[in-house]
Amino acid sequence: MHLLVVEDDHHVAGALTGVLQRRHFDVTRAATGREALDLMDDSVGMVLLDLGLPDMEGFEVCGLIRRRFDVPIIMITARSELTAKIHGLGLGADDYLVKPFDLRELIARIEAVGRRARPVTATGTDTVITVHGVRIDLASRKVCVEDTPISLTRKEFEILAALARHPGVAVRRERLISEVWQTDWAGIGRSLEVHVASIRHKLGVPDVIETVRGVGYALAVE
Amino acid sequence: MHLLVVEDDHHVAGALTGVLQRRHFDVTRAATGREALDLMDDSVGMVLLDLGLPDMEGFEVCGLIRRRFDVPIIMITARSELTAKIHGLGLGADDYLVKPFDLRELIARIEAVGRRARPVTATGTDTVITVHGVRIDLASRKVCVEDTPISLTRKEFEILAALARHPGVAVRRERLISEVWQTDWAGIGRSLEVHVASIRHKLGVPDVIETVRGVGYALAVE
DNA sequence: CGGCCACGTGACCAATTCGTGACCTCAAGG
DNA sequence: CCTTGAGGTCACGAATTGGTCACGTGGCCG
Repeated sequence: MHLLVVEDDHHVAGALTGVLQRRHFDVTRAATGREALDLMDDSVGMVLLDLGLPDMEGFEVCGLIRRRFDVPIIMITARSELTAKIHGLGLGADDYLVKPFDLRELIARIEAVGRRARPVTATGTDTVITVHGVRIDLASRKVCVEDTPISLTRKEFEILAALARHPGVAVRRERLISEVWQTDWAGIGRSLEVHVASIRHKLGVPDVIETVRGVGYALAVE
Repeated sequence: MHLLVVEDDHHVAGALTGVLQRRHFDVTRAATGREALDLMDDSVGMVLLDLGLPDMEGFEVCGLIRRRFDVPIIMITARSELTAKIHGLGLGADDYLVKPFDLRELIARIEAVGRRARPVTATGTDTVITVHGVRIDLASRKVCVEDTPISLTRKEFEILAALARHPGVAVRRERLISEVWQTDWAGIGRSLEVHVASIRHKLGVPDVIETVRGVGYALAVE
């Protein structure tokens, strides 16, 4: 499991990193919200997010990460303000801790959150997804069908990648739109369908992307 | 909002009652698990449950209440054992507090739980429920009967999912309607029954959805 | 400049999916 | 038994929703 620890206090960050590494977690540290966003990628399996960040409001970071990645987030805060906590949960944090906290509790929560998150841990560290003879490499942005490379446009790849991050899971329209177009405005005409059609056509293999009526699309699993 | 406070310590119970009543909550007190179950009825909108009860184990009470009523439960415990907390959430508690707690925090959580009562998995962390050979995957929105996939429409799936989140619990009509149709307007003609009929027919297996006369529907448990 | 490519848009179509109201069934209570 | 009301069933028209097409725009490059 790859953890991203976002914490500006070096002492705290160091302590956390130590404890977590001893627990065999793979830890990456970020000191600012900006840095956190830069370091985020599909390999990160969970985020520990300190709300007291210097450059960006913690909630903002949470929102930005959530908008782009489907990753569990545990908020850590020195503030005991209740409104903050609630806001946190409302924004999509999966759990939160108030400093000072018991490290054992942290571990327990990480494991609890991890357990109740998607069982896609198999693909959590893996950036290559293969389905129905279609190989999707999220890192190098390459797609192959039966070892013959397929060239996809940017939007096409983004859509496919968004689906590939959760194989078999129906990704709702709005979510796809927000991930690919970086906007919450859903009024994107028939653009999504057109691109999906294009992907299907290029891949040749039908049913790799299956449409879930009334919801969105899903990457087929065998 | 009608609250049921289950707490054996009279001092604590008194304090809670006072604070909550000042907040315009309607409060009923119960000192034992037995009493709590006797006092439960449909008017209760939320339960505050102390785990350190004299006659019954708190978790047991939680389970019994959950089996019969679809109501949010906030657990209160003097034990700081983490396993207990996790167990609590897994059992269907919507939140929990550790004594001693800040009363303002209690209020905040009550309001938070009430507000979010609808959307997500209240029954725990599993996204796959299996009953009578019917497998319901909430994440991928797939339903199978004996491993043969069944295609449900959106409304059908939403209804089944709403039931599946509380297996064995009778979910009342209004609640189903509010969850599936996102409205509190109950005047939905015979639409609900029609969809339920459709689900039953598609699943083939009878009695997976059992109707609870005068209340609503429930997912059968074996 | 002119062609190519990626993308957005809106019209149009076919297929589902929903909602509705009439009518039927059945269990509980008098 | 009979009444009653909640729940079940059915069929059909209306509303959604996704797929496809054709076209327009703007960037990029020879």
